[in-house]
Amino acid sequence: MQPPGEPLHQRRRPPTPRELDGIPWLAPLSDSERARVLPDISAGDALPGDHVCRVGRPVTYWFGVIEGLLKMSSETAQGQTMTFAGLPSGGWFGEGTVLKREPYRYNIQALRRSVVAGIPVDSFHWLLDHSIGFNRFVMNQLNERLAQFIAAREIDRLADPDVRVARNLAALFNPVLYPGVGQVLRITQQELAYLVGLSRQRVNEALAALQGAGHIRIEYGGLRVLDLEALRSVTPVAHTGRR
DNA sequence: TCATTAAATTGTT
DNA sequence: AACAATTTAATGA
Repeated sequence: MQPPGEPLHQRRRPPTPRELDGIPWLAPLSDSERARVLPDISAGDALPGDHVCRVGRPVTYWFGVIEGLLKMSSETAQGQTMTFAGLPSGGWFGEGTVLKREPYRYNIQALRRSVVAGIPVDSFHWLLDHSIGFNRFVMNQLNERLAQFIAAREIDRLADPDVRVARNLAALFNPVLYPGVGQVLRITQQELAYLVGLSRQRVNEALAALQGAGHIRIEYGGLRVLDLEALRSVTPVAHTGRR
């Protein structure tokens, strides 16, 4: 359950230069294109539990994470929340909905205090119409996300918790979708547990196993990836001490 | 800058 | 779910 009735932090402000550096699609733009959209970019703070988008709301912005961690989720008819993906620093999302100018199809809410940036739908479309670099970025993004969601289907069918944690982590460290993450991901074991859909205890066990295998290093309040490729290819092991 | 205290996070049962 | 141990952040001399 989320803390109820959190007011939406809709107060938006111009982004700081430091925050602009964290926006990956500004680099491939030409100088004139960048100058055109720069004034349209806004930023805002989201507190834990705050909604960045809600299902059914009209599309206003194309959003991205500057700093922090968001989760993408949806609710079943029975009111059960199911989480699809975590969105760490550098992640931009909702292209599909913005492209079609449809209402949001997912809820996006902050797992912890985060800085969220956005550009208005019209600016997004202007970039699509005028910038080849931007089109490349979006196409690349869509392609990576498709791969990610197909991989997510596999993950959900894997029962083994260690494997699920490993694959989910690998997805969060995706350098194409989340260039802001780098080698160290700031995420608590509790947050990861929400994301993967396991208890914190089980996630703690799984992380210990992954660290033992030399794939990650557990740090206070975060994780360091030592071998991303190995994380992706972790396979179920019967850790019942049988051989 | 250091010492103290509170808060957050982790490790274990 | 509860608890102890550890790490970080905040505070004030």
